[in-house]
Amino acid sequence: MPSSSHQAMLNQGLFEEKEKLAAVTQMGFYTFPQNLTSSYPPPFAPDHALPDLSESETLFSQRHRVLETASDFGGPQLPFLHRSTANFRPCGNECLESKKIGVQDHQGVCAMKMKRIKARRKVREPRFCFKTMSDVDVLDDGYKWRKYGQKVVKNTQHPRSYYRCTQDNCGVKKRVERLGEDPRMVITSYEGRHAHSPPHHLHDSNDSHSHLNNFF
DNA sequence: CGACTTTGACCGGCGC
DNA sequence: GCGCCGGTCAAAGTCG
Repeated sequence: MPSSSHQAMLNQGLFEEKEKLAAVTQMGFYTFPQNLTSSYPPPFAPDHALPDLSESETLFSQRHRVLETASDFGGPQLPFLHRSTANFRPCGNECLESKKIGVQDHQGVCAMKMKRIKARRKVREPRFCFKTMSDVDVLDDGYKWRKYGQKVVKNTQHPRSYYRCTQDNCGVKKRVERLGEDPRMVITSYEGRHAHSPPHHLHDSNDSHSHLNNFF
């Protein structure tokens, strides 16, 4: 949990984010790579144009300046990501010393751990990535998230954070990480589809939405 | 005291 | 088969 000073910083970041968004919408400035626009609907397109998008992604794109998008179900991908069979993986040039995990003593834990294996084995949900410019890591998309992990992945300078929707029976996850080449850029990846409505909305979200609707 | 974050440990998948 | 790596778990810590 952030301290009061940290919270103030976060609030400041949110404020700046809103300011940026306002500037973006008022100026009509928006960047979207041609290689993506040519083959994929813009991020503010109607929901039906994005067949597997959850509502959070739509809300997210309504509220934040989405610079690039990528999907894991046939759409284009971010230039700095390539697809493996299960996951997006970063492929930057930087080398980051990865933590070496020593040989662990598995005696006495195997039986217990085996129970987890089945639960962990799962079918991959469709994914969708947003690239935004923001001072804050976790951008408000209308849903409430609980952090369940953080990892420094290889070839990245910033840790990747893992979040899960706090709603019961909602298995939607998202990953947040900053771009090594440009720390101002935040990569947010959603996995799955919400089985519920957003618990809350920002009071100014309608304003932002209307701005964007006017723009598009 | 409940909700949430942090962080080390552990696992499966993949490449070699 | 082995080692690396990303993803997840869960205990401990923190906060309101």
